[in-house]
Amino acid sequence: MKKQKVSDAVIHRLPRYYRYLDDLFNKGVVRISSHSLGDKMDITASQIRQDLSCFGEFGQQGYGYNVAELRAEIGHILGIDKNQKVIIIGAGHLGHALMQNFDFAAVGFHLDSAFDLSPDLIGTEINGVKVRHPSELEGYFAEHHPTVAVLTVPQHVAQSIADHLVQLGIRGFWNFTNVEISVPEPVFTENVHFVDTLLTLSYRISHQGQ
Amino acid sequence: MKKQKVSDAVIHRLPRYYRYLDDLFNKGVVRISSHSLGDKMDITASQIRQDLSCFGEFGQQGYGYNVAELRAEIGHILGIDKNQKVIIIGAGHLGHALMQNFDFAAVGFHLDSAFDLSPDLIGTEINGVKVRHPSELEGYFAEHHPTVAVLTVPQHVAQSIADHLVQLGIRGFWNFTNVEISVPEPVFTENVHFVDTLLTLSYRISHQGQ
DNA sequence: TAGATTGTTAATCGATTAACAATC
DNA sequence: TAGATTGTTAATCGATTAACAATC
Repeated sequence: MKKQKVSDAVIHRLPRYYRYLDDLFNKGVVRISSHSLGDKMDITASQIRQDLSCFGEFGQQGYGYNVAELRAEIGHILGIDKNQKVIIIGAGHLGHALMQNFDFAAVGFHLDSAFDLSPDLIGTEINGVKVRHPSELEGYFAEHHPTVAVLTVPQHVAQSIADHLVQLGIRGFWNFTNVEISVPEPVFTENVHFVDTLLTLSYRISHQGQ
Repeated sequence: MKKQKVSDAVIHRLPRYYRYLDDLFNKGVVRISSHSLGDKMDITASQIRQDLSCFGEFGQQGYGYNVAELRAEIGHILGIDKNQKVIIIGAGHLGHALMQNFDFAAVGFHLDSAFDLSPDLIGTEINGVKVRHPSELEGYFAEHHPTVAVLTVPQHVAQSIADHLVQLGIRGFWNFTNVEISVPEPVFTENVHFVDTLLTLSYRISHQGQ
């Protein structure tokens, strides 16, 4: 096992490995070689072995990888078994949709509270998740210590809310607003920029065959 | 202007350039140099100039770039002025949220119809967008020729619906399901894999300081 | 004119792929 | 045992950065 900084390229491939291994696992597949996994994922076997070697030795010569084992290992690397606590900031349409559809538990996150200013929502439960007024944030942090905040607020308030959450001790933002928020050093941000992906698609369609 | 294949890395940066230039434009900034734009975006001036050189010469020595002009050029490269037609397949929570919140017009897309199986939704309008039964798809394509389909359906039906839309002549998928759909050659897919970004965040938090 | 900044070529750096000895 | 497949080292390829002549 090589011990050096894991590149962003590798990190961004990990969830995809997990997704494919989880699928194989659910289908009851027991073992897989780097070549056949590569064929499925449309990447080289070399890349898979090189990527995995950043984290350890999970295979066996002449056999390949045990699907259940490798799935668990990558899940562990991704922190799926850490049972992090997550809160949703902004229970509008998008926040609402995530509460209704997104399976936080499947990726090891526990969601039990959302925060919103709307009097109509405060005190209600959406799919088992209680909606609270932001003034309760401080008390909530003191008691539950959430590590990740889902930012589904209007973009003009994104930065100031982020600042507040950083102060309360949040460690990561899952940012759905269309602006990039700036956070101090030990805090991470992962952006879901809808516009960017749609524009990439627009580019590809517009330049078809070029 | 170099004439060669534009790399994926460059393509994926274009929407971000557009976002920053649009912001500067709205703030009334008239000109910007590659260095100051690079400072804002946290990338090198070299990279900006190298990236832009794939598409033409948009700057002026000693001056920099005219913000309005460069914004328009990149918008054009991205196909923002093509006024593509988009349809939403699946008007559940997420499809609903997109109809209510997402400004398709701002990126040059025209949305006027969604398709869903639910009898409660068919015939209604959501934020000015009419919901139709999938049986109307064929007629709708014949009349309007939409180029992009937003896939916000349950994942187990994603592939079969995609196949159907490909057959009708769709050219791109904005895929929000958690599965990768396979499409024939001239059709493009851009995935918004929520799970992947959340897992990346989970990884970073779990490996903090390593 | 002098200073600033471009577009492009060359140098560097990093990521992907190929090759292969080790071994199940 | 023979065949298969790993983990890792070396080779290649591509992307980023640096440098600089051209010129506004």
